[in-house]
Amino acid sequence: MDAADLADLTDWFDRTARDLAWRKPGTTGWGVLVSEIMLQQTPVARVEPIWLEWMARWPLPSALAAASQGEVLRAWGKLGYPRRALRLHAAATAIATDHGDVVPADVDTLLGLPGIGAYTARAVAAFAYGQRCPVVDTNVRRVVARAVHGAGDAGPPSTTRDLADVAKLLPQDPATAAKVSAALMELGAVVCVARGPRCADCPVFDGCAWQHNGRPAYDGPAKAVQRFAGTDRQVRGLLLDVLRGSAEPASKARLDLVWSDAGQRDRCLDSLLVDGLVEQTANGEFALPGEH
DNA sequence: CATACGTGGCC
DNA sequence: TGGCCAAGTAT
Repeated sequence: MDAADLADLTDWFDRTARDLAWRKPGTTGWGVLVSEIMLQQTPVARVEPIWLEWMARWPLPSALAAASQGEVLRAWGKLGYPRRALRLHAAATAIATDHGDVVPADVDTLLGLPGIGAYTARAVAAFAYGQRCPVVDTNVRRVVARAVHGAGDAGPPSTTRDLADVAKLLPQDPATAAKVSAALMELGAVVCVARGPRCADCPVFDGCAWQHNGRPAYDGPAKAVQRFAGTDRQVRGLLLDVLRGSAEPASKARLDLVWSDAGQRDRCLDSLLVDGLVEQTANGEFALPGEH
């Protein structure tokens, strides 16, 4: 991939980029941050309606900060990984209190906020503030593995190495670099996908090292597959779903209905309490936090 | 560095 | 059906 390939890539992005809600002109840093947190491990189609609700309801960090944790968890709905919602609420509180209600533009400052890691900090810096910084998510890692390294897929992640790989690709001009970052992600999301890549539609087909190598299969270590059925994650999800769906606190007996294994059930309820996703009321019932 | 952490769609 | 995958982070 050379400079000409990247020019083809950004031309393609200008022509075909999906019309996602958070890409509309005028989206604030707050809007970008909320979208990035919601998109962590979560498909675009599920995020878009929730993001629109949140922007209408909480257009500023201070507005979200003023809501209770329970309200926020209810509005998060079934996006998954609800600790993200709690961390976003905490981040909003810090932004409102310490940063004048404006999402910081500095990567290191962003990294200090809860729920914001190596990917999200740079995504906000690039997409909200037009900075030149490498944005590395699973899509970009796959695109680089193929187009640059000629492999079938990315190996195990290494933040340092992955950031350096992408930094080498970015042009000097910040606005152009930010567009390249967005285009690399878009390419991985819609063309250079994990299964069944649509190489015939690829704007960097000619410069792709994977093509030049004869499209070898991925030969790295097997990726760890996250099991779900029967895990604590499933049980925690079932418990939380009861509380999200109830305006009133739920009794222990009510929660006991969601899972037959009492040991696992109690362990999960306890872990939810520890995580601050559930609170116990004065009379021993259970509820979302901050509502009773 | 490996693992826990939700949820749902697709083949 | 069940594995695989989806804009990761914290520990």
